[in-house]
Amino acid sequence: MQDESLEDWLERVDQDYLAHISLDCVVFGFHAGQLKVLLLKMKHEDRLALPGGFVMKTETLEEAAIRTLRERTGVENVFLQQFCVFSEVLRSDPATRPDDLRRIGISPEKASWFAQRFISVGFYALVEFSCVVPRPDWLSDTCDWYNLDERGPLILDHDRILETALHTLQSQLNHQPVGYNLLPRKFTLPELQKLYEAILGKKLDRRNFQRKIFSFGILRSLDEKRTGVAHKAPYLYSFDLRKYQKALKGGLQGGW
Amino acid sequence: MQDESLEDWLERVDQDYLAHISLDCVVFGFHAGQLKVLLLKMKHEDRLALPGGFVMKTETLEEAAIRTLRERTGVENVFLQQFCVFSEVLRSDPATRPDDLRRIGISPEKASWFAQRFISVGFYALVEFSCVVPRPDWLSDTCDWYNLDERGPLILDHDRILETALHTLQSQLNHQPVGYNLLPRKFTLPELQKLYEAILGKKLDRRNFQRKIFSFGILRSLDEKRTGVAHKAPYLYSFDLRKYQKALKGGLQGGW
DNA sequence: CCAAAAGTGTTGTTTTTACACCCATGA
DNA sequence: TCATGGGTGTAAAAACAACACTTTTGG
Repeated sequence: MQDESLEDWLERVDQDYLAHISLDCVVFGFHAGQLKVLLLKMKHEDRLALPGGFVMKTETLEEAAIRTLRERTGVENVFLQQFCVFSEVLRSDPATRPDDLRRIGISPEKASWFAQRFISVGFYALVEFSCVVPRPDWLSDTCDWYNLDERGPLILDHDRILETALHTLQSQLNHQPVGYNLLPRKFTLPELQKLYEAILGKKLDRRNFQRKIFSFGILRSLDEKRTGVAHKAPYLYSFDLRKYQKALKGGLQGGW
Repeated sequence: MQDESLEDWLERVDQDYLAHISLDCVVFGFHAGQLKVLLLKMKHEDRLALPGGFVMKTETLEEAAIRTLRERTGVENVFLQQFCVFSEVLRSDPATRPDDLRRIGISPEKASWFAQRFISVGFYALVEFSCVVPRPDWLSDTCDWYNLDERGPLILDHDRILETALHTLQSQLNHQPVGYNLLPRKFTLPELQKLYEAILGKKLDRRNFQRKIFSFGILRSLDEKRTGVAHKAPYLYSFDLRKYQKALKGGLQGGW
């Protein structure tokens, strides 16, 4: 570029520089003490995939990610955060994808569109498990929740994207409204603690956890107990969203 | 997309979905107690710009960013970190850019290439100030260091990109080898402290700072003093890179 | 009645903060 | 010699880590 004129450079820019953009979403949920992730199984493909899509000219990446999740998984109203761009030159799997598409009746030249180079922006999404009715789109066989540690292998570099999302989630636990978005409106402290333990991958001391959470002043105590469960009935809480967001501005203090 | 066949979708994907990728680099340096940023002044444009470029088909974004910095600013061997993707639909300034290009002799149709929609990946770079000999490329008039708080207005959304980079740098101070990449090999503790203060935008207590930095065990004491300065000669240190990197894995502990 | 989970406080240890004096150097 | 910045320690306060018994409930 140094010794070349701008005109010359513009001649070849479209051919040398073009890359397409895609996005992939790691949708986290929490149920029964387990951190879950929403994965698609594509027709004629054994491995699972993250829900992903493309950006239209008229929308931002964030808007595209929201639209993608609505269209491909039936999920609405998600908390979304971009976390990394994946731009390895050989991300795609030209050996498999066009074949699969041809099998479901796409012409070879159309199928080859998918084998182009895509640079993908990774998003993680936090959704309340019980609000989701997974609904696969026409490209996918199934759309289901998987335990993080019981998923099968994923296509392309989706394993890496998922791992990166999890690390990001761990590191942002004190800076994003993680509890608010993953738990139902009313929840118990042991549930909140199990969520933290699931994300961090380690056990926490019950009393220290409660003291610390209370010290943030982000919980509203509800004078209700969870009924119908075995053993002693735990109290219910909900987040005080105003205070939660104010507390997050400076980051919740201290380590886990 | 829900009610459309894959074939139909592929028909219109290139026209509705295409977006180009660019990248912009916020190059930080540190000199005379000030955090600096490297900015370009373009021909026929009063405002300043971040050095930016495009990705070739054969390289990752990180490789493209390294190449861009070498070509446009003469900077080699930088520490780079992607931090955010900027995908506002109206990032570009179609009113100004094509005009400017026409003024420097580019034909209108070529000039319009720059007015397309670009989604830009932001990188921040950390370089040792004294290693940089800014060298503007053929698109730029000047390439110089500016104090963070004394820069003029920037083109496009580059002000926002710069702000975001600074916030990211602040939040990653305990997780990236910031001191190692911004300071010369040998440095004094007061210099390191001024770097932290410049990044965080606040004063730190001298004794507490030293105790904490020492507690990380990442410094190697050099049995040398800085000579030729007024006042008492401070000791020189350098980073023990092995220990620094090991300490960064878990994040340096504690707040500033 | 018993097994299993939930509620609750205290203590010792570590970390953080705040703060003041002497020393070396170049001007 | 003096003005300026660099080196150094201590004490009080806050945060953290470790730990055990009692209560409630469904089975």
